[in-house]
Amino acid sequence: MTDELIWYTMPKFTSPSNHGRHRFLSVLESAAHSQIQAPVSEFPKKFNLSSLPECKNISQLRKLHCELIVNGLISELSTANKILHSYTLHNDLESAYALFCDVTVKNSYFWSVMIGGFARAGDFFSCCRVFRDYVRSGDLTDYYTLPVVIKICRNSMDLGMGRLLHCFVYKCGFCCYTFVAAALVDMYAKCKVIGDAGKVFDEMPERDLVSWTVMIGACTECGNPEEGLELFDRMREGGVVPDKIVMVNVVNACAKLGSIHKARVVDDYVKVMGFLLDVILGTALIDMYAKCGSLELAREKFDGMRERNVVSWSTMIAAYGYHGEGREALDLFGMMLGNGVLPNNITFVSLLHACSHSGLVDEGLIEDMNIEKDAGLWAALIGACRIHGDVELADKAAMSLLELQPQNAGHYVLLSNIYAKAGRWKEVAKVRELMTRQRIKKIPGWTWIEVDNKIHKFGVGDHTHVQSREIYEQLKQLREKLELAGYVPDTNFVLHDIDDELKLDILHTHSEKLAIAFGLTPIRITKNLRVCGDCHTFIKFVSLIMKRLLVVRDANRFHHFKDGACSCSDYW
DNA sequence: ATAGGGTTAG
Repeated sequence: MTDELIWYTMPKFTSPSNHGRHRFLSVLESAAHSQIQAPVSEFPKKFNLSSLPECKNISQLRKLHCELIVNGLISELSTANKILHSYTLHNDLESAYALFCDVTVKNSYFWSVMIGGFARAGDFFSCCRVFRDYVRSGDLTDYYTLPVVIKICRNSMDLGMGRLLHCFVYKCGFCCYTFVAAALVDMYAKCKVIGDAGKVFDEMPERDLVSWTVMIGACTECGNPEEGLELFDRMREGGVVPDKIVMVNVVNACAKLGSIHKARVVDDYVKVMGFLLDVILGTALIDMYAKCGSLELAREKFDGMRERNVVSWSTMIAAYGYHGEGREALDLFGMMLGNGVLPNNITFVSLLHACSHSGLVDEGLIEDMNIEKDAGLWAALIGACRIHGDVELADKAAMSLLELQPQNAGHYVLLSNIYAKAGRWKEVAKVRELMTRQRIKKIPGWTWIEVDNKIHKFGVGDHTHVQSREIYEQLKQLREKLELAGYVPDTNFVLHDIDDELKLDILHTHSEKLAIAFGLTPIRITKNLRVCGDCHTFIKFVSLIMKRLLVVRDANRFHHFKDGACSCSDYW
């Protein structure tokens, strides 16, 4: 294990340079000569060590540090511990590390503080290196540092290092600790390895609020928000009381799921439980309502928020954008600037999207924008090009985008769609070739439909639904009608390199079409008594106005409603 | 004394 860590972390270490260390020591020395007036004999009683972490400035700390050195007390651990901790809290890692190196006999707290300091500063490699030294030193007896190092693997999405740590943790028997296991679950989830996240979670001997929270987040993160919501119910059944952080995760699950019914339930729950609606929870709720299709409720939440930040504004602007309300998005953007809130990259991407989705191209903006042109921005621009059929600009933007993110299948699909729309079949073929050559995997497509508060999920060519036969029959009839009305299937949207017959098969059973066919299958209800005369009339009108088939089973018989008439011919 | 979970786009 130690050797593996060395191999892994060795080439990329970042640590205070020798030069920096020298400079640091000379600063200390000059401080020692000029600033310390206290007689040596009075040291260390004069220092109020307990107040050290609140030390206002670094120079004060350095002075203390210096006195330790001058008085030969650097190995006095309880003092060194406190100074080290203060250094890390003040984000002075260079001084911290210099002190750390000077202390030859370290205890586990000392190691933890140093590792935690590098972690908080986001210095992945230094953190790993010190951890490696910790493992080698044989001082590692408790598990306090493990969640920290696992967490930085999560933050840098370093699955390889994460697995290595999991292996280490497993061998040392630290897996059963809630803190360690929760960090592992979260790491696997952020790296999109839901199987392993679930495995670690299932094997936990005890689960607290945080473990549940990360697992719920993991489900959403990995595309299974429904399971996340089920976990939330299980958590409460187990007597764990939710807090607002777990609620943010639940709200996110609803947003991903797109179920307005579930959205309302969760919103009510948040109200009933009296959770304080802070910026993050409030913003999550805006996002949830917008993604569940209700701009009105999203705006209501937005208006009701006590405090808003860039993210809240961007969320609402984006919502207007993807609901096609470009004008509203622009107005809100103006209001945001008026409120003195500075936009970020994401705000601009959302705004660009909003404009391109509502034909407000003149107002959307890119060369003049004084912001970093990242992948999100290029992707938004290409999206705009698709809508306006600007192949030349799309070409240019695609070059930049594919350079930044060559593995993102969505970009290729988008580009191919633009070429297809412009009738440039050669370019379509080229994109397809590029995808094959670079082994780009398309993300599997799914469509969800909510009927009577229940969510049904479809994949391409899906036969798993209980009403599958009926759905395919419905789809066939529907297609026939559409083709009579002028619909012509366009196989250019199938990017697989296969013959046209197969392309048609795939195209015809895309998950969107299956979900819609399911949504159009007859409405079936069952009544325990005879259907009432007024309801009978009511349903006849529904079948006429809504052009739907309705099947009613009452105590006596079946009624099939179609085009305003019932199969019972009003005899029942 | 030191440890794990939260918001926006693509």
